[in-house]
Amino acid sequence: MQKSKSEKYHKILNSAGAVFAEHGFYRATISQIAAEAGVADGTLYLYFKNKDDILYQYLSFKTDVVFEKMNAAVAKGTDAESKLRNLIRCHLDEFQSDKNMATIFQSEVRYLRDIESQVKNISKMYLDLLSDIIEQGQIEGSMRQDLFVGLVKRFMLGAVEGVISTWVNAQGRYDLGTMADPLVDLFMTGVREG
Amino acid sequence: MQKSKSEKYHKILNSAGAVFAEHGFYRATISQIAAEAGVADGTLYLYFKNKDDILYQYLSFKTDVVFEKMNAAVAKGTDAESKLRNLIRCHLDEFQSDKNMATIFQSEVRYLRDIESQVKNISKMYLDLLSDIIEQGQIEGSMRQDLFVGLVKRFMLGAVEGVISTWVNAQGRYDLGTMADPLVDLFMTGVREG
DNA sequence: ATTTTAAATGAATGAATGTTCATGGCTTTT
DNA sequence: AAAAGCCATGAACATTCATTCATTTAAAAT
Repeated sequence: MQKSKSEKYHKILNSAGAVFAEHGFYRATISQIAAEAGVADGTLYLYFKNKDDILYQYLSFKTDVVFEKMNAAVAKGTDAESKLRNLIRCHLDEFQSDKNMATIFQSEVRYLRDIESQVKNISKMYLDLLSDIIEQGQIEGSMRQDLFVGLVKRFMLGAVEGVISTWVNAQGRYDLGTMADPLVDLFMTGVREG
Repeated sequence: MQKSKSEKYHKILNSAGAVFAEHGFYRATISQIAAEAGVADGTLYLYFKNKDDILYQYLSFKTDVVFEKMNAAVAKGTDAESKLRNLIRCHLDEFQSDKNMATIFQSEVRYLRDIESQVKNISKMYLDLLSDIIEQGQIEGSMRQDLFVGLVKRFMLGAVEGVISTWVNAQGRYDLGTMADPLVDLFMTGVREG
């Protein structure tokens, strides 16, 4: 198993993403991934320890990339509401632009749980971003003081994930990005009239 | 495979629920389920067609029970807000009282998708309940007219699932039911001050 | 008591597939 | 051009498990 992140390493990772997204981790076979990448079965073991390790590396890589972008998006905002808006737009855009990743994050919940202690957990980081934003909003006075932050942040992440999940199930046929503003609007104002 | 829903049939179903929840569908073995139920491996095949069928029947059964209760809960409400409150309280209470079910519904997303065309889909039914409630709210004038119902219902289900998911991950150590009112409050009023 | 029927068993089977490794080719070095 | 080093190959191996079925046990019918 070599260390350098060669072109073939990334080719295999992407192929694995495609196969995992289509069949799910357990149904996906090494042979399918190898075929998709255009290499022999044994070649995978030059780059990865085993099948688990392929998923693990895939998630690590994607998590790093996405989380860096989310941080940057939040940093671009000033007040809490604009930060929230940037974060959610980034989230939706990133998942829209990588449907395999979106599918895997959504579908392999069970497996993600099993390895979340090893992998930097994207949910955890995301929830922390939300905590900061909500607390800032409370300090600014733009958000209510009586919010239970632990519930609000979970509620927001769940809502966004639910919207993404529907989009994945609909084969990604409509535009996710346009949901960002209506979503933030719901978070801020709720559904009540007046 | 016999048809009548004998006591042993339900014993096996419950055991399967426990094993699936603990290990996930793919890692769970027939032998584990059989041992948990106190029968021989072969006995499972007198009651179920195969391993897939066990999960399928488990979900069918649970879905029927839960959905009936949710319908009843909604029917007890009068205005849209009280219906919403009853639905979400019922949802949280039911999942809290059956943690295996909650875990399976949450963890086996991938598999559920594969069989959702066969099984009455609980998400679909739930979303329809929400649609009705939101539309009633708009007619009553208690909810805004400019809501995109397709988004709002998805947003609400996602938020509730997110809260349940956190609870499952926390090994069910706190009380889920108390989250119902704060959640509905967030849906109705949002986080904005004033 | 004997036969018939049904239910349950669990060891044996076979298919699926993750992983290994002896072999072969290609490139670089001497 | 011979040798050495590196990658890649894919058939063979080993393991895991869902599923089967010949046999046993228990119950019911005669």
